Amino acid sequence: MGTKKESPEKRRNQILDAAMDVFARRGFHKARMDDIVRESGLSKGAIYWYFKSKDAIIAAILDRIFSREQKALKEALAAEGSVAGRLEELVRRSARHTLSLRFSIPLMFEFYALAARHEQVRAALQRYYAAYRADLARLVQEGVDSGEFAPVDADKMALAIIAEFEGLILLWVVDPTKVNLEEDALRGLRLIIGRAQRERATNRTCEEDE
Amino acid sequence: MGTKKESPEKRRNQILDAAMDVFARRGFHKARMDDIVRESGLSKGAIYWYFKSKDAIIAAILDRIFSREQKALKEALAAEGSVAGRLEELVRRSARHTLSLRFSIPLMFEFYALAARHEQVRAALQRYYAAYRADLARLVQEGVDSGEFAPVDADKMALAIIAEFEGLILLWVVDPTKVNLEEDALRGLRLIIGRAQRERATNRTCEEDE
Amino acid sequence: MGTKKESPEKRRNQILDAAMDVFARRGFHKARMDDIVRESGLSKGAIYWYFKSKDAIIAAILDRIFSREQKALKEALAAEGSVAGRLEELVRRSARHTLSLRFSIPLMFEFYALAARHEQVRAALQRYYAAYRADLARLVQEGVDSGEFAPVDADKMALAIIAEFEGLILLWVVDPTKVNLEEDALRGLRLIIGRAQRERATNRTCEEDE
Amino acid sequence: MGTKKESPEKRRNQILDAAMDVFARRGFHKARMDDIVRESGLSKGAIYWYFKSKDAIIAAILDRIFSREQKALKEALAAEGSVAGRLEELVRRSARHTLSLRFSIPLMFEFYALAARHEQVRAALQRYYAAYRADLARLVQEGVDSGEFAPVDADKMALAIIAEFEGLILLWVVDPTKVNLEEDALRGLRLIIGRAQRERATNRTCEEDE
DNA sequence: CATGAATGAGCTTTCATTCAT
DNA sequence: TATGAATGAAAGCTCATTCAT
Repeated sequence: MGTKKESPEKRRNQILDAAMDVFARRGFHKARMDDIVRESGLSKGAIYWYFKSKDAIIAAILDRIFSREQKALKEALAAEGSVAGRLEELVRRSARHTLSLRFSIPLMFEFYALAARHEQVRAALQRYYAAYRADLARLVQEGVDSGEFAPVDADKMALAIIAEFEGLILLWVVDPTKVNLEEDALRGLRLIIGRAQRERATNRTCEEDE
Repeated sequence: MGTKKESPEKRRNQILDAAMDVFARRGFHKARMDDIVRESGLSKGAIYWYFKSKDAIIAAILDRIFSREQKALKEALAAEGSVAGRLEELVRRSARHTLSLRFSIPLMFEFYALAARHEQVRAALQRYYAAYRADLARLVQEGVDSGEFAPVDADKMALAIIAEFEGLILLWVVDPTKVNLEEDALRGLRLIIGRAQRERATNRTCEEDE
Repeated sequence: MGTKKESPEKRRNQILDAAMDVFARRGFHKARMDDIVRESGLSKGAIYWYFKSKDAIIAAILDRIFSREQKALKEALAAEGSVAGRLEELVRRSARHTLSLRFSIPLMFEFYALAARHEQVRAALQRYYAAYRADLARLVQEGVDSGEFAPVDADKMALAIIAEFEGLILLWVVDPTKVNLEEDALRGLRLIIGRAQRERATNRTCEEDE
Repeated sequence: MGTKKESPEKRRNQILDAAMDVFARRGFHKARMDDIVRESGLSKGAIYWYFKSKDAIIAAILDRIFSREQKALKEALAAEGSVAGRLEELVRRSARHTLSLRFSIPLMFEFYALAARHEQVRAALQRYYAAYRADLARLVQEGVDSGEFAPVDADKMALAIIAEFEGLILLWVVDPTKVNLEEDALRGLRLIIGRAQRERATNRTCEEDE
């Protein structure tokens, strides 16, 4: 009705776009397949042609969110400059990225809740955070090796950095007026890595401005 | 069916205990009232005598979790000793408390997800975190005033501490094998307040003013 | 709670008064026993002490309505004067009585609907209308015997008179703005008995005033 | 279950037929959707595909009854002959029509009872009777204009005729053994219009003006 | 007599999924 | 490929009735 003969990939994306919208608006459970049907402009049968169930759509969205997230992470880590600088850049980008996704963030919390009961979701989240933590640890280790950082446990430092950021997102979701995601995340990062930074970095560390 | 005429308070708790169990096991939406009926050992009618809807039960659980949490917080803050010591004690207690609640933590994430769409849940979470942050900020300020801490922005420091802890809980929920809640939370706290503590790093403190 | 130790009869009436109110407001089926409990100011148990079920209350109300109705009928028929005059008086009284019951009239229609499926209700209605018709037929026959009326079939005439009145009540329930119960009922009566009235009655028959 | 893909109109009728049966047998409130499901031979979902609620089905039945009734009325009024003859024909047809609907008549009383509390039902009934009365009044007026009737108030005469007929239906529903619908309705009609008819009683006509 | 907490069968409605076309 | 009518298992909630106190 309206749309005809599109590439399968386009159709899948059309459906996932609609689904993210609907899920963000109503939550996984309250969202009805009919909502997705309406929002997508396709038919019930078409949806079921491309995804075998509602759960399959949820899984596909999880994949989509994480692959986008990971791409952003890789880009930030691949940049030039000091380790501290690259961490700050990562935090800045992530904060902005999160802000731009504003409406699908609640979905993430649905996933965390789901993780407790849903093997596949849990596995996907575990893979994602393990990779994230490993990437960050590698970067911190680089700083230690180069002498930019004191000899800290890179993995533990990475964990602290990720936790701080994720925790801020949580608090921001609860009350966006009380958290300035980019600014507070940057400050959190500096608090965490501050003591590990060697003297020679003092001149570039203690400002709060962009 | 077994139980008759109990004190209203006992009955409410009987129901909420059952509900928390069921919700933790199946999630808010997949949990059926019949599950709660079965788990509580009461009848359908009895449940609805004490709570006018499933939502009302959810709200009551939110209250219950938070009032317990807040009680724990107040206790920890009221202790003796240095501010840093009290913060560490708070983190230790909270970590253990969280571990003991292991099975109801996923509920919290249901609440965060719910917050986006549910006015009352959002308001309750906002009140809780605002109080938590204010309490912590007061403690930090105490440290600043006593000279134990450098003159940092107590509110921002409180935010960073809470975010770190909540973030660790999130990562622990996703993969309990990768996070040692008590140990990692303690390390996170020390990283965050480390630079502000006077006895070690007085000469290089960065101000945290607006 | 409030009321204590009353005579059984008073209690029963207290309950029936409350029940008629509630039934008129919500209909038999939508009316809940709890509504009657609240309206009566008694307790659940008290209601069930005096009436063994909701149906028993309905039956009692049916009885009550009909015995009141029958009393009114007897009174009107026992009056003095010409038959036509007594019929007019009956119609006048009945119209006013109906108007005064305004809010319980819909109940009557619940009863008519119920009659089709409910043996006891049907029997009660049949008894009532049979008696009504017989009483009226006796009166008409009196008119025939006295020569006030031409020799009509008194029973058929009674049927026509009752039908006209009941039909007007129906139309008045549907739209009270379109029917003036007293006036239209009087006119209906006169139309029906008009042709049967003998010459000597012409001087008192054709006016429309009270 | 059995039937697949039928025209929407057929399906709606299939459902309404089943619903009328069930409602007549059990009354609006005692009738369960499952009864309609069973009676219709369709599935629960199919019923709700065509009607969004039980109330919607009730409303549709009201419409159906009235549109059939109105059609019958128009036909009778459109016939040839004297006004009295056409009125008699109308009564005869209506009586037979009512008899043929024997089992759905109780439904009508449910509607009258419902009218008191249900705005839409009330409005539908009001429209129906207003139209009925207007049509009948037009016919009577025709008789007055042609000189067949004395100059009576056509609207009042119409009201009396309708009331007589509806009242007889009521009494017939209560006790079918005591009312011969066709015969008694015809007699009722003649009683009411008798005095107004010119050929017999021209010399003693009473005016019916306001 | 009176109370009101407790019972549980039963109700309407929803919605993921299927499948004839 | 695509459609949307049709399916039917739940689900949340109601409420007449009971009965220990």
